Formats: sequence, C-alpha cells, structure tokens
Amino acid sequence: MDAHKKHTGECEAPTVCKACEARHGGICAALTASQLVELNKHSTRRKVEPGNEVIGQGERVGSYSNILNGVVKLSKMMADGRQQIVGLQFAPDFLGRPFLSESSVTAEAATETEICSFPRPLVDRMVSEARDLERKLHSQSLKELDEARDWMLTLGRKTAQEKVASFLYLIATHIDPEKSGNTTTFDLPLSRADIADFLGLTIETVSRQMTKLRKDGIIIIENNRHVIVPDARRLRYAAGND
Amino acid sequence: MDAHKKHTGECEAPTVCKACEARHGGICAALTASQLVELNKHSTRRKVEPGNEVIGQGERVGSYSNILNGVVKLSKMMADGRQQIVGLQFAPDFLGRPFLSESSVTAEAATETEICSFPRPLVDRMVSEARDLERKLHSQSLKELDEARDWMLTLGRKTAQEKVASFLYLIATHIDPEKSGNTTTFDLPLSRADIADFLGLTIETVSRQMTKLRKDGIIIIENNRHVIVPDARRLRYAAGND
DNA sequence: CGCCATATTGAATCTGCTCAACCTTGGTGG
DNA sequence: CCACCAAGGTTGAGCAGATTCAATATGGCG
Repeated sequence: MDAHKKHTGECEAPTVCKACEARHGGICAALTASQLVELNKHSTRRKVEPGNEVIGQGERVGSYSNILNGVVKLSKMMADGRQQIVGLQFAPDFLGRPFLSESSVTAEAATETEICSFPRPLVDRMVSEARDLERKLHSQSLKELDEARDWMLTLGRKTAQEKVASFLYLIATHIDPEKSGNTTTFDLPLSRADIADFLGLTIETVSRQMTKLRKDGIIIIENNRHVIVPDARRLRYAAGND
Repeated sequence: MDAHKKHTGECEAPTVCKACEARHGGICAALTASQLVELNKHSTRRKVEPGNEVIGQGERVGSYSNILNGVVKLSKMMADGRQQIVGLQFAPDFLGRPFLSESSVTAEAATETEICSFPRPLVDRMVSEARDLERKLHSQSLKELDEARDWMLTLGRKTAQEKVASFLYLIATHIDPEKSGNTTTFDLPLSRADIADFLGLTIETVSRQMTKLRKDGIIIIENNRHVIVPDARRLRYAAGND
C-alpha cells in the first residue's frame, strides 16, 4: 500500500516516520507524504525520563508533540499542593492544546517516554490547510472528553475499592497487555503515589485496596508493578462497570 | 453590519435566526446566510420542561441541537442507580457528539429550556463543507474538555465545603448574574439533588455546607434558589481557586 | 388553608484519612 | 560479599469528614 506512493515522484515519507507509531494511529496518519517531509524537517525526537515535565501548568507552549511510546500523565495542582491527575495519554496520542497558547495542565512522563515535537506555528498552519488533520485532532479531543467524563463518574461516585479496580481495568485495556486465554498480564505505568493522585485517594488507601483485590483473588501482584488478572470480567465487575 | 448582507441578492439570514442567541456566540455564527437558510428549513425549535430528556445515555441520536436558553445537565448513571452529572451546558452551547451516533451521556433540561434541533446528516454535511464550522465545534469540544478537567480536580481533591463553593462560583460566572458593585445575585438552576449529583455528595451534605457558607456570611440565600454573593473573591477563595 | 415535594437539621455510623511504624527492594561502598 | 541506606510500598490504630437514616421545617401551588 505504501509501495506505489514511493514512486509518485514528488516525495515520499521520511525514513524516520516509516517505523513510527504515530504515522499510523496518530495525527501523522492524516498527513500527505509531502506534508510529512516538511514537518519532519522541523521536528525533534527525544526521550523523557519518568517524572520529567513535557509541559508545565500555565506555561506558554511553543510546540506540540506526539507520544511515540510510554505513558504521559496530565495533572493539575492546587495552590496548597493537592494534586489531581486528569488524564493519561498513551502512544500515539497527540499532546497540546490548539487555539490556546497556554496550557491549563502539566504534562509529565509517567514512564520512560519518547516524544516527537513540532513547532506550533507550523502545525497550526497545516491544520488550517489540511481538513483531515483538523478532523483528526477534533476527533481525539472528543475521545479525551468522553474519557474525562467517564472518569468523573469514577471520582464522584465510586468507592475506593471500585476506584482502584477501575484504574487497573483502564490500564489493562489501554496498555496492550499480554493475553493468554482469560488471563491478562501487564506492568503498571504509575507509582502508588500517582495512582492515588489519579483516583483522588491517598497512597495508603490505594495500597489497602490493592491488597484486598489480591486477597479476593481478583488480581495477582508481583514486584509491586507487575499485575496478573486471571479473569478480566471479575475485575470489570469490581470496577462497577455494569 | 447585517445591513449590506440584506442586499447581496442571493439570500439573507432567516428571520427567526436574527434574534437568536446561537446566531452570535453559537455555532450558527460560523455559517453563511445561505447555509443558515438551508439549515433553517429543517430545524425545529422547541421548549423542554425541567427534568425532560433531550438525549438518553446509549441512545441513537438523530439530531444535534443548540441551546437557546436555559441550562442542560449532562449525566451518567451506573447500573445500581448512582448518578454523576458530568457537565452543564448553557446557551448558546451546541449539544451533540460528532463522529459517534450513540451518546455516552444523558442530556436533560435542568431548567425550562429552549433548543433548536437539526438533522444530523445535514449538519455533518455542512461541517465537511464549512471550515469555520468544524473549527467552531472543535473549539467548543476543547472548552468542554478544559471544564471537565477542572471539575475532576474538584471531584477528586476538594472538601465538601470547597465543592459547594466551587459550584456556586461556577454558576455565578456562567449564568450572567445581576451585578451591582461587588455584589452578585443569581438563581440556582439546579435542585439540591442535582447539585449533589454534580459534586459527588449527598443532598444532606450539600445542604449543610450551604448553611455553613451562609453562616460565614459568604452567601445569602432567599427562597432556596436565590443566592446573593456580597464578595465574589471570598467565594472564590472558599472554593479553593488559588 | 392545607398538601406535597423539597430542603434542613440531628444523631449514629462508616469509609477513607492521618500519623507512625515496619517491610522490601535495589543500589552502593566498605 | 554483604551490610547499609534510601525510596517506595504495606500495615495498623485512632480520628474526622461525609453518609445514612430519621425527624422536622419550608414554601410553592391548587
């Protein structure tokens, strides 16, 4: 399918993009080969260590990014230090806030993460030229909105037990886990402290509920971060999703 | 400004649209006069009584709407009946979920509300024709996303006291209130039960915190629904916003 | 005026928080 | 090689804020 494009003369997708995850599911999928080439000239690819900021809350943002791999957490902080994670982003999600030059959230790598950044003005221009690109961004915004609203139900109405189960279920369904039969296996991308900030709980409560889920046989934990789910339906049920 | 358009031959904006709130701030502001005329042919304007559904959760949706006046609440419900309001929409907001035919939330009138509905296919076609329209919708989605994330902080990390103050502050800043000097006055568009569902609290807790805010002199309440805020900064502070 | 839905108040209970101690793990240097 | 240390995670006891359940008050409307 890519083959015939290679010979249309004009140009072809840059080599670095070919193996890139964002080239397929991400926003780059909405670009033509020649747009990709142009974007690529001004893009920088870099690694971000866990805990390092990509964008700061209230900061002026000069660039947009794609997540190539890893997990990025979006969080908000109150003046007295209370913190809430308001979203998790996975590859190949787009990172940035079109139409506004200032970010209302902090974006920070939760795991080792690789991102590909572009200058804002360039992308803004491309958005105004390429219909598909705007549509893609619009569509991702709506997906994030749906997710945010789902999470509001979790934050507002679920018990600590259900919150922790909801989190595990979310990760299990987003981080393409090892599956064999009914059993699902994955590594948690977040520390207990981050999980607490995501769920609006304390680390102690998260820990206790994890222990409870473990004792109930709904999950098996190895080395704190490694989780085995023998039966995803039981976890789903514990999460209060129907 | 409208005057010269009246004489461009082709057509002019339909009479009903002229006085319409959505014609200015709403999505109709992104339409040309001729598009308005076409849209108007297939649009229906109607009143919705408080408590009546506009869209049901999981329902197939055949139309989009504009809110002309009133307040609409978006909510989610769990299987066991627990409910969470995930957003409030005010005139001239757009109601609907582009790209998806099924709604993940229930939209219900909180107050007496007037809406203007359009067939989905017609709007979808216009969106693919008019750049400005897609941009406008995209922009509203992002606004809603920002609001949802702000509210996640409230749900996850604020105390009952701060939650109630946050709600009052939200209404005070959205429902264009009477202002005279520092004093702000408005009517609550939601019942105590709705407020509780919005804040992830019980009605009793909402009531107690209202009483507390009243006793602290931050608000004055008349007839349950009518609220007077002598000093908006004190309310803002009680809400934990900086 | 009296009724019904809505809101307030009170007392007992419970879920999740606070504070403190302890355990595990992985890295470092004697 | 192993003792030590620091960071992250778990566990326990007591406490506090929010819920539950029940009784009472208010106010909109026929």
